[in-house]
Amino acid sequence: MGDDHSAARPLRADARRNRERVLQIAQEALASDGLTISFDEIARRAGFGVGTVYRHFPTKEALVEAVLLGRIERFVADARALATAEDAGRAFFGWFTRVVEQASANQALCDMLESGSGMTLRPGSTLAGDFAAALGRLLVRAQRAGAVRPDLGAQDVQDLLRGCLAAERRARARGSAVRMADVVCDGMRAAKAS
Amino acid sequence: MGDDHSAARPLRADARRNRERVLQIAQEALASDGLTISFDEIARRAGFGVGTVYRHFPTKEALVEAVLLGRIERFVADARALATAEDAGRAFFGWFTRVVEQASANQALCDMLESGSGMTLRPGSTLAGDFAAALGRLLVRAQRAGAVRPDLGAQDVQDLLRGCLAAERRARARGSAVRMADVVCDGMRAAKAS
DNA sequence: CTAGAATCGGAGAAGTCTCTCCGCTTGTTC
DNA sequence: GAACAAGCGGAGAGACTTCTCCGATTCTAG
Repeated sequence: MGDDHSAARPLRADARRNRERVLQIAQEALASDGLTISFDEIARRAGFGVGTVYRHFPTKEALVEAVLLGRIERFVADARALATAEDAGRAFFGWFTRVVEQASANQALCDMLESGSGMTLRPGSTLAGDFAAALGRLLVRAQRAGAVRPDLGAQDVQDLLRGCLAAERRARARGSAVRMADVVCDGMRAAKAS
Repeated sequence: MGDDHSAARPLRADARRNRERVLQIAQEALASDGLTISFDEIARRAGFGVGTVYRHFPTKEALVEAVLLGRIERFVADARALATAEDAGRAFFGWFTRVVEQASANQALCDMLESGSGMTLRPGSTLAGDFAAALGRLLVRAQRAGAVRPDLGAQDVQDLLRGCLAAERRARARGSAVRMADVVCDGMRAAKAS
């Protein structure tokens, strides 16, 4: 997807090494500084000229995608694995909490899931859809099991997720996202007089 | 505060009119487009040159402050009025919901309370502190009354508030902030096995 | 009606940012 | 180890920002 070199022309050895290094540094830079970090700054930290980095990743978006796609894929896989768990409520809440927990350690991931910084997964990407679908399945099962308020939609849950992550972006106290997830999970539980 | 013309030199009539108009247009522009709208764009919409707008408001921040301060003040006043309400829980949840409701109609207010766009109330401003203090008082009373989980701090509640507003920024479905507030309030309520 | 001061307008300075271009360097191949 | 394609570097183009400057305009006082 982000890779436009077919198997035909294998990268030159040094180029391959450099690409790896850029990816590595970009991952660290994005995790700590979020999506607003500039392309030039990433190149500088990696010790390359901007031109070099652009050679490997045609746009900033492509670089970000290369770095973050894997992480999001893992969330989707996690959700799929839980799709047949016995305790649907436990599966749903556990997944939700885990996503918040892991995403909150990565600024750029927060930014992207939270979508506040103007940069998003390309709508064309199936991944955004996969994520929503996986979440939806988990949610519906949990609702059928009576563990989650029935008036919540998948979109609502995504918004709630975003909300938890938004707290972390402010970077105030590390871990505030996780505490928020606890409150939010409680709120999503079924029953209790309003 | 944002007003540097003392009573000594009253504004010329046309200037006063223009200032009013800028404020009016800026209010509309900020409400619909959020904090990221450019200063030039606001001037353009108001039908003035940028220089003119800068004459009235020395920085973009000053303009934003002039527009939004009043709104936030109202929240603080609302909270103060509720400080002695009989039902502390009802007061707290009502206030929380009302803030989300009203703020969610104004993009710039969401941005500012949510603090995601890099622009904040100047730390020097007493208003940020007033807001936090008023919220804190409401919270503590509600907790004493046993209506709110005791493990929540004022900062947590602010984060939760921010989270609700963050959903609205995405502008997906109008009103998602309010629905989130409902879930979140439920989560903040005391008791219920975890 | 006519100074004279207050106000206006908008080009442009200075700072971001993303991304392009092309001469120079380096790896690979025979 | 020479030839040549592949890769590198970074100046700078172009598109934004926020904010400044000062000549042209408009209001108001006498």
